[in-house]
Amino acid sequence: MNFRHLTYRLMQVYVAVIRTGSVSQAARQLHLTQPTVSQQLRRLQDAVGEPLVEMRQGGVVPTEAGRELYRACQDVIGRFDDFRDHLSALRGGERGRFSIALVSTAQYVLPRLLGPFSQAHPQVEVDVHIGNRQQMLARFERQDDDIYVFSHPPSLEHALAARFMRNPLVIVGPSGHPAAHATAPVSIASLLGERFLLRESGSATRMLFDGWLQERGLSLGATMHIASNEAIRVGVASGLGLALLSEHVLPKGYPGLVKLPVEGLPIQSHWQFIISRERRLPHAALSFLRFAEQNLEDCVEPEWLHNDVGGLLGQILSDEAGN
Amino acid sequence: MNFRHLTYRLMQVYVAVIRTGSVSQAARQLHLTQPTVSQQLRRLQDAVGEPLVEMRQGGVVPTEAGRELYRACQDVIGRFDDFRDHLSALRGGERGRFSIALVSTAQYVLPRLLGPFSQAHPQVEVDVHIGNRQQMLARFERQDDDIYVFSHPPSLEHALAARFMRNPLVIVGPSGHPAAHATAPVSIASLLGERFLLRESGSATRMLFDGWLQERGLSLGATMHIASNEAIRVGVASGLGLALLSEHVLPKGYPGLVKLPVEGLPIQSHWQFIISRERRLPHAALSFLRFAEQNLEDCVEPEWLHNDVGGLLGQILSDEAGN
DNA sequence: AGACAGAATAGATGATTATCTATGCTGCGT
DNA sequence: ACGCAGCATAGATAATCATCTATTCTGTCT
Repeated sequence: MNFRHLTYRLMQVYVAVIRTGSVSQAARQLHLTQPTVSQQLRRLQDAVGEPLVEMRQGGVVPTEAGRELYRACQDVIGRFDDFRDHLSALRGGERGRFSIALVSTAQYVLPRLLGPFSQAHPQVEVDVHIGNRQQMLARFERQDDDIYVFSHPPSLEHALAARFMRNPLVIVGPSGHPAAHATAPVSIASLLGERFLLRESGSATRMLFDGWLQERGLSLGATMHIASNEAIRVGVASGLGLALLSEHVLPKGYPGLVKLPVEGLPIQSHWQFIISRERRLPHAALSFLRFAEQNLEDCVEPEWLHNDVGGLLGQILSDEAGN
Repeated sequence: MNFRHLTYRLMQVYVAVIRTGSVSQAARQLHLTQPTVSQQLRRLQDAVGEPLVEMRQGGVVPTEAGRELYRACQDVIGRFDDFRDHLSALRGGERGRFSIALVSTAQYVLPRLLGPFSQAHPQVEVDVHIGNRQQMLARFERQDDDIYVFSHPPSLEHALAARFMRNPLVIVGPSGHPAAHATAPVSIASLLGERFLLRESGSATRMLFDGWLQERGLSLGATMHIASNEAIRVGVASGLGLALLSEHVLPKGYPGLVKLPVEGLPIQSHWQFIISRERRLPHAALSFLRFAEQNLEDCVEPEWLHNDVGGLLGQILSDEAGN
């Protein structure tokens, strides 16, 4: 009773034989010759160690064991058909799972895409990982996730990127701040005397700000490090100092906070999807990117719209083709 | 997505890989080398047309498609295990089906064995075919059934036989018949003046009777052919004539019928099981024969007991061994 | 008895599988 | 930087499989 070499094919053949009740007919049906089928049947019989059919009335009828095997084969073939279905669903990106990792600032913007996507693809499970830039970089190194969202991406050596949304950085102050009501934009230099509340030095916002100031030959004066955007907002509102923040993180009309009109601002950065070239994207992840490309217009305000995802998809597909 | 060559073995290997989460460990578990398993895995991957695993943290973790395949493999392997179980039940003769054909006279005696057997093996289906000798011979020629019960067997050229019960043939007459109360057995010659009611000329009883008379240089006088034993009983009771009948078909105390004490009677014939040498017996049929051998004592009255079934079983087994 | 259809057997062959050994590559821990 | 554990690749080989064609056997129909 050695099933080792029992193949799907063999089962197909056997099922055909029992169905048609004839070796020759099965052969015709399967576009094989009669001896071929005879031999397969015999091989199966040997494997099972039991006669499966008897010749009767111009054909072949199963023994009890044969009937039992027939049932088993049907079940197994059915199971594989199921699997095939699942597989094609997976391939189509309708089912399955993928993971996406966000640097924490992005958690305010990504749900706009993920929400509708989940709605449209209820069978896809998404694992979202949120953390600070450090943590995300570590995950990226290890390639723990399928898609990463950064605004200031790490090396793109082995990765592809696509901007999908503008992320303007502005300086905010308490609502009573004098510059808030200036008739013309004020210069940044005029603000550097004040204290700035900043995220930790690894953060992208911080790096961009430093770079931007350096370009102008300036640097920060008094600073204060605060670990979360939330805390910074509160701090600014209560007069602790100024801060450079993504416009997204200050919903319009946030009480006690105001955007200061500063020359040269906003700094234009972008949210982008980053994916590894090495890693083969799950179909579900691809499906998400396709969805993003198509539906971005409906999910974000027009002033923040910036859709490069199409290019990314093109690159992925050509990568796949020539792998 | 070509599953043709997907074997049971391949699934076993795959399952081991996913279970252990490691190619090498799976290899050890299966007593294979690591490259072997690697290659099988790759083959499977090619067949499915989709990556199934990714390397991670010193091992291998399934992709979504891999997980799906894993489930499928488990189900399939489980289904085969079931089949194996069924098969061994079949082999043990606990389950399954066989058919047995009786010449109609035997229908009075066989239930004594079949009843208890079915009791003991409720999972075995038995098809019982009953008919006259002609019909049974035709079935025997075509080998329609697994076991035949004859009292006067046809050629044993390609068959094996075992007596399992005595079948004494006696002459019966109406209860008022003079010979019934004779002090000593009467001679058959003295009865031949009377009319005899007989079964059709092909019947075994008839053949035996003719032979028996011939041995003694005698032959029948007036006869009357009647198609059923039942009708013969009625006829004899109502004084139409005498008859040679199996003792079994006249239950003790059958009203109006009496066994006549005749010299040289009863003719000793036997019920026997006949099976073909060509045909492989279903396990269930074997199981029935074994049952018969063991339980005959409990199923028939001691005076009719005659158990040669053991010898038959021996022959079958040695036939099987050297086929 | 002969024709015919269906099944088995035999023999051939190219493809594929199932294994191995030896070797190369890679990431992780010290 | 080294070594180890784990995976992949390459090359070899015997077994097996999947097919075919040609032929034989067997039972059924005419």
